[in-house]
Amino acid sequence: MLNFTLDLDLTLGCGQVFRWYKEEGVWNGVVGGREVRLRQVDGEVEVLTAVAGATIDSYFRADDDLDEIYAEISADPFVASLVSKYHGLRLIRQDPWECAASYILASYASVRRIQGMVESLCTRFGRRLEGGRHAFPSPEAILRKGEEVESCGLGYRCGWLLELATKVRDGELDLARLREGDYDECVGELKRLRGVGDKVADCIALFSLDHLQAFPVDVRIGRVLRSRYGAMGTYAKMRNFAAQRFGRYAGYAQQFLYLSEGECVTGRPRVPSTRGRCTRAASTPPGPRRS
DNA sequence: AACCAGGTCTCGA
DNA sequence: TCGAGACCTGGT
Repeated sequence: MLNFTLDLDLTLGCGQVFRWYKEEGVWNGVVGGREVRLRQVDGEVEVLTAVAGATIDSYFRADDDLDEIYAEISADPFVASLVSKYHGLRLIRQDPWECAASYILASYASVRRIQGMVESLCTRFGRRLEGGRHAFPSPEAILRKGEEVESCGLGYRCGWLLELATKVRDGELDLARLREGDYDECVGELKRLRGVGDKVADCIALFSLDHLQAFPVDVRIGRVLRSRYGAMGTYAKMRNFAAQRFGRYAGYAQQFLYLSEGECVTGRPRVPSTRGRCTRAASTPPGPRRS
């Protein structure tokens, strides 16, 4: 049983993580290279698999002072209403490499499709765990059979993922180091990667590198900002609006706003069948078609 | 059968 | 600096 406030459905089903699914009331995921099963009964979360408490605590950011954070973002009336409606929603601290790789695949794809792409990579390149699931593959594991990545249905994101994996493997990019510096430096560094723009950089910063002020603006968030606050324009404008409005924990506010605009996804990821696809995409980045 | 998806890229004003 | 358009592909 956990000794901190946590609502599993809200936290695991709100689109910040892609490998969790709920089956017969039990959430199943992979954390720290182990399959983990969790169940919530009468508000209490039970850990059904053997896993170090410290691992769970770190993953669910047990060290976050939820009362303080909720109080601070509740300075905004609308967010305050969401905080009382979605009590127990937490940000998750993901592994930086897994987070970066997952979100580089997330551009212009639905949550279900992202789940499929990620699960596809895991079953092909990830170490098989006891229990049947697979670990998220290391950069080395992916690059070892780099050509096979092209048949994972990633489309034009394929080349982006391989470039990221190469830089991480070669030590050219040290993701964990970006925890130490400030938010602007972190985002600036991430955006040098192909396939990582404003939004994906903010996701990586928020979901894996402890920059709680990061405020990813996707289409859903863009909708709320416009309809509720009349904020619109460029990405920078909306991000600055959020920073001023929601403060240093803007990232938490973002998660509540995201939830308010859509439903949770709890279904099991469906791995696309292994048809070979993605032929020229790896070498042809998106852009205007030259005829 | 279209249409859209937790965006990014490149180009032109 | 900003707005357009194009874009792999699988869900719905």
